[in-house]
Amino acid sequence: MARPKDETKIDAIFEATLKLVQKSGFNGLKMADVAKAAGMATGTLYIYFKNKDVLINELFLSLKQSKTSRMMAGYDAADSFADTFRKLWFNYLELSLAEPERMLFIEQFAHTSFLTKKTKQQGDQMLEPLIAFLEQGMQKKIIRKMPMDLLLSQLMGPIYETIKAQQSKKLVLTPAQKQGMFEMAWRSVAF
Amino acid sequence: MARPKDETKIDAIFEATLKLVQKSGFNGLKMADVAKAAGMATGTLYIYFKNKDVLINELFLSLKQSKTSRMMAGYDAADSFADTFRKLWFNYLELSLAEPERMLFIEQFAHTSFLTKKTKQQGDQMLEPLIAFLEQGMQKKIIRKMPMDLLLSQLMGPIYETIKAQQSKKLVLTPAQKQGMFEMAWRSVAF
Amino acid sequence: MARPKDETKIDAIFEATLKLVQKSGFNGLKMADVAKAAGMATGTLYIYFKNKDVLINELFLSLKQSKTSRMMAGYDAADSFADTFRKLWFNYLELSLAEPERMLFIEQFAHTSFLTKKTKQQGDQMLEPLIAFLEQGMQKKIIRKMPMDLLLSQLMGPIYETIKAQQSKKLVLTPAQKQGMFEMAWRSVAF
Amino acid sequence: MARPKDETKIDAIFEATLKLVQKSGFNGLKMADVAKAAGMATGTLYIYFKNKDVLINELFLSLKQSKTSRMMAGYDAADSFADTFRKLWFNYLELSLAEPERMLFIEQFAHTSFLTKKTKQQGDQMLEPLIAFLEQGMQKKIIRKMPMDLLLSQLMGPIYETIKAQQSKKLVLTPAQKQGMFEMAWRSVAF
DNA sequence: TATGAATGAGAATTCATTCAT
DNA sequence: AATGAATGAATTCTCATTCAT
Repeated sequence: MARPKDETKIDAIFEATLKLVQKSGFNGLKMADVAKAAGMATGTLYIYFKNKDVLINELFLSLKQSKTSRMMAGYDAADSFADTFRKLWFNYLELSLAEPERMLFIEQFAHTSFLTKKTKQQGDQMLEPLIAFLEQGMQKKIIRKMPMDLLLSQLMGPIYETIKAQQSKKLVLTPAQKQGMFEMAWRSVAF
Repeated sequence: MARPKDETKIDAIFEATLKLVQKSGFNGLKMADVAKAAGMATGTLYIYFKNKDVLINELFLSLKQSKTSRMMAGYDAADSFADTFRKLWFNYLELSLAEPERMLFIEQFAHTSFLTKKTKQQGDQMLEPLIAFLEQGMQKKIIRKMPMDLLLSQLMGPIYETIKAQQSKKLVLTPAQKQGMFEMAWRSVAF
Repeated sequence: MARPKDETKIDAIFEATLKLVQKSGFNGLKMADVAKAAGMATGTLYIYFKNKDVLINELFLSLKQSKTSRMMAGYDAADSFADTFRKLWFNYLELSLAEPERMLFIEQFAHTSFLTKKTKQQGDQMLEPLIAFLEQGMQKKIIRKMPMDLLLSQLMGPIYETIKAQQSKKLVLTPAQKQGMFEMAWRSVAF
Repeated sequence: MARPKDETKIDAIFEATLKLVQKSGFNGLKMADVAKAAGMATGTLYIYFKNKDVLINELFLSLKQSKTSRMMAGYDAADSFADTFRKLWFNYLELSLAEPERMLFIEQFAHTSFLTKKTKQQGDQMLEPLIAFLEQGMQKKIIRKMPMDLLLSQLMGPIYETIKAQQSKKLVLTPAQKQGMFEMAWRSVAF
């Protein structure tokens, strides 16, 4: 009978948090600012998130979830490994370029003490489909055998670094450059 | 007031800062804790560093300086490009593995609003010898032509990601794995 | 707006308040908790009580009323002073032992700034029959002459202290001990 | 070499706290007000007391300590039981009348959830000399045998109630009334 | 220089009360 | 009447920085 709990508020809070973290870094993130940017009273934040840490952790998870599922979008087990690899890699790149703040938020916090162990764990779990796919590639001798962590680092590291550089230097990648990046990624890991 | 001479204290402060940032993230870095860990009074910190931001900026530059010069150690213009590339790459990897906290401090802050523009600029300048070297490789058609930012991202990204993973998961790289990483790096950028 | 009729709800609120005050002290008394413990929404509280202070004041008066009238129960002007004194004193003791939370609530708030002057006054008025009775005893030279405040303090003080001790130490009084307490009370004030 | 920690600040804080609790009850006690009343910055409070609860607990203990030792002042094992009893009782009464805020602070908090178990325990310990004395009186058959809690309640209850009444009604006790109170106390417990 | 007590602006969080449903 | 989400003023506590010694 009362005002129903407004679920769009969560999105507004996430959006505001992201925007503010991007603008002034995590350190400068003030709950009061988040509330204002999200168009609500401070206290309202605390209806949806128990405290600042929880907000950060849930935002992280939400972003990681969305990012991961969008990367896996269009995954078709019937396609060849190489085709799928290319598709996933480009998904990830375009996602990163289109929403660098989201990507960098994840990157920035992934190894930080803000995140609880549980959050890190849950975040890792989301990568399982990707890991399974890559594992398969190694078994089929399409890509080289190596510990999964190294493989992921090899593939994601350059993308992260690129969007960081792009962020601070306002560069724009041409299609040819993207293609070049992909080829580097592929050459580095393929037999 | 000129910078006091006591380099011992400065080192102690840097060391303490690094240790604390590693332990509880930058967010939890308190000047009082730095002072205690460095074995001095809070006030003393402010004799050596005007404020917290200056401390962070100077530590960043000091680390970047040291890291860069150690990476370039043994650089000999007479060596072949490939040999030098291998030497520099391994220098960088070993450096990163030996002192991950230092490396991650740099990485973590490099794109952060804690750093002033000037600091970022000075940090970039230190990379010039490396950049000149890589430029040369591109001109000699030994490595592929691409914007320098992409090249650096391609080479450094995987190393950063690897040490992050190594930090949180306590992995140790075998010599064969290191060699594998190098080969991926080389294959990705060489003609 | 006249007081709504639903006495059930008022009782539930009183009961919940009492329970919570006992558990975590007045300081920790939150309206939201009262509402939950009373099985209703926060807003509903405010239909029955204008605000927290009013709730406290009305609860106080209600308790004092009930306590006083139950103490006076069975008062019969035809009985001897001594018999009546004994009856009233035991009524009060048994009441206090049976419902210490209620008694302590009154005690605890009686001299507190939560209560308005009006409430205190109304509370005092309820004691008038008792005061008249004691006054009579002094006039008849059955009990010693002294200011009424001193007399009341002498009679009630030990009972309050006893139930406080009993509360925190979980003691149980034997009939002999109760009798002993009565004798002390009587000896202290009787000629 | 720095400003030495100023121990008189603790007294200033205690004094300010007491004054404010008396004025507006514990509920209205704001740390900012305490600081202002004590003539220092808010932060300074937290140098001397970790938080509000600790402040309350330590003040309680300090008051109980001082009150108890002053009550026992002049205790001489060579004196007769009755003389000592009278001396202690009057010490307690005069103390209570002279510093009712201090006494009521103790009374008010003694059974409250603000106090930790440890504090309550420590507070109880301070009464041991008094308890030993009274025990002795019971053994010598000078005062009646009963559980110590009842005896203490009987003796202290009337005093507490009296100062509460005195506080709110601004009464002043005459010497004859004090003597009357003592006699009631004595008659109630003596054989 | 060195110290560490003192400062006080600022941040997170709470909670009595309101109000849209 | 009843609900409970929303509000935002108020409060506790923190911590970078200053300054008396």
